[in-house]
Amino acid sequence: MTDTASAAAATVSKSEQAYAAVKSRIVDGSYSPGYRLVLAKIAEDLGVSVVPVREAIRRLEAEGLVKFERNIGATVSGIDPTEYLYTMQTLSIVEGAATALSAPLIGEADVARARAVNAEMRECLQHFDPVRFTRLNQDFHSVLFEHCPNPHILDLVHRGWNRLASLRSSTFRFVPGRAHESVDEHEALLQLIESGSSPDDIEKAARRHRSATLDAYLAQAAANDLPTPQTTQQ
Amino acid sequence: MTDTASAAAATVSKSEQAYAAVKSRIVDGSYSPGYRLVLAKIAEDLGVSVVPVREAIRRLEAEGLVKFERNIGATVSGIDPTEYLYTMQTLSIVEGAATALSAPLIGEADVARARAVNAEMRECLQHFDPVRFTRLNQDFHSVLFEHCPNPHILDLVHRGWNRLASLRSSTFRFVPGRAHESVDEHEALLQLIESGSSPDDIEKAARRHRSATLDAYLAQAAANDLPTPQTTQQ
DNA sequence: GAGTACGAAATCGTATACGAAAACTATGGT
DNA sequence: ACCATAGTTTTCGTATACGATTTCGTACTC
Repeated sequence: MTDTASAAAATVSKSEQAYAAVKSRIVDGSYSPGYRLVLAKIAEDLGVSVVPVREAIRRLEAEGLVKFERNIGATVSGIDPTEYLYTMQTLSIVEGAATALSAPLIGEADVARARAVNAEMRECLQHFDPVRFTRLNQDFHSVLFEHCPNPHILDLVHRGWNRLASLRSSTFRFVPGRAHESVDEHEALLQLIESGSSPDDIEKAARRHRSATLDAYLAQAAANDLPTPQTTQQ
Repeated sequence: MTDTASAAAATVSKSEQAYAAVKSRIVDGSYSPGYRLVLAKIAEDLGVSVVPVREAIRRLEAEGLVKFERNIGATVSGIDPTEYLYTMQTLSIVEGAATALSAPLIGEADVARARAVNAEMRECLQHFDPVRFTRLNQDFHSVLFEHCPNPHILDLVHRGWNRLASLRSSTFRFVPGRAHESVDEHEALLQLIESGSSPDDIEKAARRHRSATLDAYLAQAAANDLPTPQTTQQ
């Protein structure tokens, strides 16, 4: 997120470097779910000792990106259907709130930018480009919640997105129809914001936008006989 | 939270012990906001080395209980008005959601227990016992959200409460009228749950319950000329 | 007398080292 | 051929050690 990479490395602790390095590898998919994170190995790769690496990994654990078991080690955490449900449900709530809180601060330029992004997303649907679609999707939503005045909520939203990042484009692949609906809902959201709708309505719409993705996934999972967790009403 | 103290200490890592020890001291007030957490000193007190202590402190930092500055050290984080707003707003959202998700799972016994607690809270108002009042308040709300089927949301709620724990009973003291309103709202919440109201209504009520506390505090703060952060609509 | 510069003490950040636990492998028995 | 067991290897958990950075106190200068 905030990473000026090599520059100003002197003022950045090694623990911080390790954190950024491992995190980006997880989020960008270089380390995929289940990948075994061996402290000594990572330490050597990064040219630091194990202590800062360990610290970095524990931080990532706190964010849910890594699973750390005592005396066993760390692995990049995958998302099983239950976890997916928990994460999406939580994200639906905090993202809805973040969007509602942001709405009054979203200007015309922001809306225009979001529209442009959404138009590109439509193109991706034609050319079937899931990777790009997913990145644009994140861009779109960033516009919606980046002005959120409450940093705690914003942080929770970012964590949720990071958590989902390892599933990159899977929704698009698993639930083809959903992507089309999604861009339509984006447009509807923008209109709600433009028209100065109540925060409450915006929150509901933003929530439903995500819940719908979850529901589509669950339906698909049920059809494919994947284990679905106990249903919880939203 | 889950701490069987001395028993089974062998299976618990020192880092874990340190985490639990420092956390409880912060939450119970032994270490008050601003207290300087010197790694070496804590390590000696606990009879471990600095490495696990450092790890514990960083975990607490991730939860917002501790502020850690590079090359300077760790202090128990206080809550200034802005932070208080952020925390309460976030809590209002996640707690509202947690309560709504729990509601269908709350049984008669739970409601009865909550009523008993609330009755005790009324007594505390008469005898002016803020400490006890605050503890009972937590008990009351625990009944409401402890059945939340989404552990991620539940965890966020717990973090919020911990974060507020250092302000123990301050609301009661600062905004006297609020405590009376609070117990009334508790009763109203229970009735909503008993009557099987929609999750949406329960969520709204739970949210407003907390927002009202925040608003009361902000009004008080404004009257006393405390610095109030930019107002954000909820 | 106040402000600045220098030095000592305290504290942090990280490397290294070693004991402990788990995972793996090979060997022997049924 | 398969399972159990003992030994080996890997990897973690934590103690200790030391260089780096900050803070505090003191002395010196204007």
